[in-house]
Parts: sequence; structure tokens; C-alpha cells
Amino acid sequence: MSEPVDLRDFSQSLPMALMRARERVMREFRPLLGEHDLSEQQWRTLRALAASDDRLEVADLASRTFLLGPSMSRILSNLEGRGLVDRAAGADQRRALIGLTVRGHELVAKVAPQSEFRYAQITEGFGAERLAQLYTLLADLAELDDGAGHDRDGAELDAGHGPPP
Amino acid sequence: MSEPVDLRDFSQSLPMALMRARERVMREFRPLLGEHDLSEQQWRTLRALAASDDRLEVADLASRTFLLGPSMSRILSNLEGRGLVDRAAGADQRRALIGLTVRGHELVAKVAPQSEFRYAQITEGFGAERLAQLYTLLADLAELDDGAGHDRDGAELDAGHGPPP
DNA sequence: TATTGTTATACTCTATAACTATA
DNA sequence: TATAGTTATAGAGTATAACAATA
Repeated sequence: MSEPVDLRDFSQSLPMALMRARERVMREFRPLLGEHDLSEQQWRTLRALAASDDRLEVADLASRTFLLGPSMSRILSNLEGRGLVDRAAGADQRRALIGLTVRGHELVAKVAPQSEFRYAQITEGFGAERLAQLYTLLADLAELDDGAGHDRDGAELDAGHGPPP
Repeated sequence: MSEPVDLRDFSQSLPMALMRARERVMREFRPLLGEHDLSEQQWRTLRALAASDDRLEVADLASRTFLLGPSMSRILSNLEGRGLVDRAAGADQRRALIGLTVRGHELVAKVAPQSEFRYAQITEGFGAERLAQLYTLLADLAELDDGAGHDRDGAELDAGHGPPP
């Protein structure tokens, strides 16, 4: 039916391999997040806030979580509506300073250990050394130099959906 | 502002590391696919068909590309509308047998070498040995045994979006 | 006039369920 | 009655542009 085409097999597709590995990992965490009605992006936002000593501006938060402004806006208004984050005004009235509320801290404190437990299970099943090795390779790959300058500088990373315009 | 929470730093978030690596790789391929108005999913479908000697049923194609039935349905009607794939009827009239058209073959033959070129650039920048090592680790991680049975057996892998119901 | 953030819009994709048609 | 595939629907995300408020 089809002429032989010189293209690596699916198993040797790097994006696919990365996608499958990520899905395997997320399968470990998704039920936990689902229990608390948190999307991955919402959880990333809460984590970034929990990891910071200070309140963070929206743009700063967006770049730390690899989300775009509009997505972050919606996520924050959702989290704010649920009483998990709040806003404080700084000297510059345009800048909103986002922080976790007490409830937000409590939620992170509740989810984090369970998340660590799942993570430990993965580490146990996979091997700590090999996991460390994987981290190194992934970080190096992510920071591979571009030949040219990137088009999608501040773009979000979750998608992998449509092609660029 | 926030009490110290015992949660690994973002740099040690495995899903995030996988996501960033995937995005780096896709940044290499997306412009190429974009030139031909192909989404990643459409390209995966064309690749799967090109890699197969025979026509494939829709369900088979969906499982090979890690897409769900409804997504595959829409992708196929799009690709069919563009004259890249066609359908043949088998003995069982319910089963549609999908194959590449001549145009579909031509498109794959045109895109594939460019795709290989991008891939070669990544290999060069990253190192062939380390890439092979990465493949091994990713495959092992993807096939890590579940403690329990999976919930999301035939689920799509692209998303990483919302939590399950 | 430039910058921060929000809102509006369009599009794509995931996911489940309902439906059609064959078997 | 069961199976293959499509269509319907709901929901969330990405991405860009337009907008408001502040500087």
C-alpha cells in the first residue's frame, strides 16, 4: 500500500517518547490533583507561590509557571474565587502582588506530602540514580542552543497543539 | 510571606522537566509542520499510515497515535478533505480502512527529509550517545509498572490539561 | 506614550455520551 | 445484542488582539 518512507519508527520519535513518559508520570499525580479540583496549571501556580518567600507579580508568576498572561489571569481569578490566593497592591498600582491565603497554604501543605509520596513511588520503581540521570539529560535537552533565535519566546509549554500561525 | 513547604523546587519537577524538553524539541519541528498546515496530531496520523504496509482501521490508527476515537475521526475527515488520506471498505462494512493517497504519500515524502534534518541537528547538538541513553530512560519510565491498574487506559496523551472527572 | 494586567475572540484539543450503521 | 465509527456537547487550554488603568 505504501512505499517505504525513510522515517524513524514511532518508538524513535523523541516528542512521542517525551509525551508518553510525561503521561506516565502524570497518571501518578492527576488523581491526587483531581481530588482537590486542581488542574496541573493551577497546581503549578500554587507551587510557585508556595516556593516563593515574597508575593509575586502576575507576569513573574506567569513566567515561572510557563503560562501566558491571559491564562494566568483566569487561573488567578479562579484561585482567588476559591479563597486560595489573594492580591495586595504595591507602590505601582498596576502591579498586582499575588500571595497564598491561609487556605492556600493549608491546601499546599495537604497536597504536597501526598505528591511527595507519589514521587517517591516513582523514584523507587525507576531508581534514584537513573532518575537523576534523566533530569540531567532533560535539562540539557531543554537548554539546547537554538541555531536561530526562538520564535516562541514566552509561549506556554502545555499545548503542543496547533502549529504556529 | 509563606512558610517553608517541603516540596521540591520547580527544577526538580519531573512533569515540568519533561514538558520543557518536549517543547524544546517541538520548537524544532513546529515551523516545519506549520508550513504544511499540519498539527502534531495530523502529522502523527500521516506518519503512522506511512509506516504501515497496509491500510489501517480507525481504532488501530487511534491507538498507534495515542489519540481517541473522536479526535481521530475529526483528523481523518480533515485529512480526507485535503485529499491526503482515503477510505476503503473491507469485508466488514463497519470498519473503514484508511490509507494515504498519492498526495498524502507525496506530502510525507516531502516533509520527512526535512524532519530528519531537524532531528539530525538535535542529535548533533545533544550527542547521539546521550540521545540513545535518553530514549532508553524515557521508554523505561513510560513503561513503569503501575501499583494499581490504570484508570486512563486508552486516553490521549497530548493533553496534560484538566484533571479527570 | 509605555507598561501591567484583564477581557474578548477564535481555535484546538480532551473527554464522555449519544447516536448510526453494520454485524 | 454487540461493535465500529461518527456526531454532539461540555470544558479547558493556547494564542493574539483589544482594552483599561496606571505610570
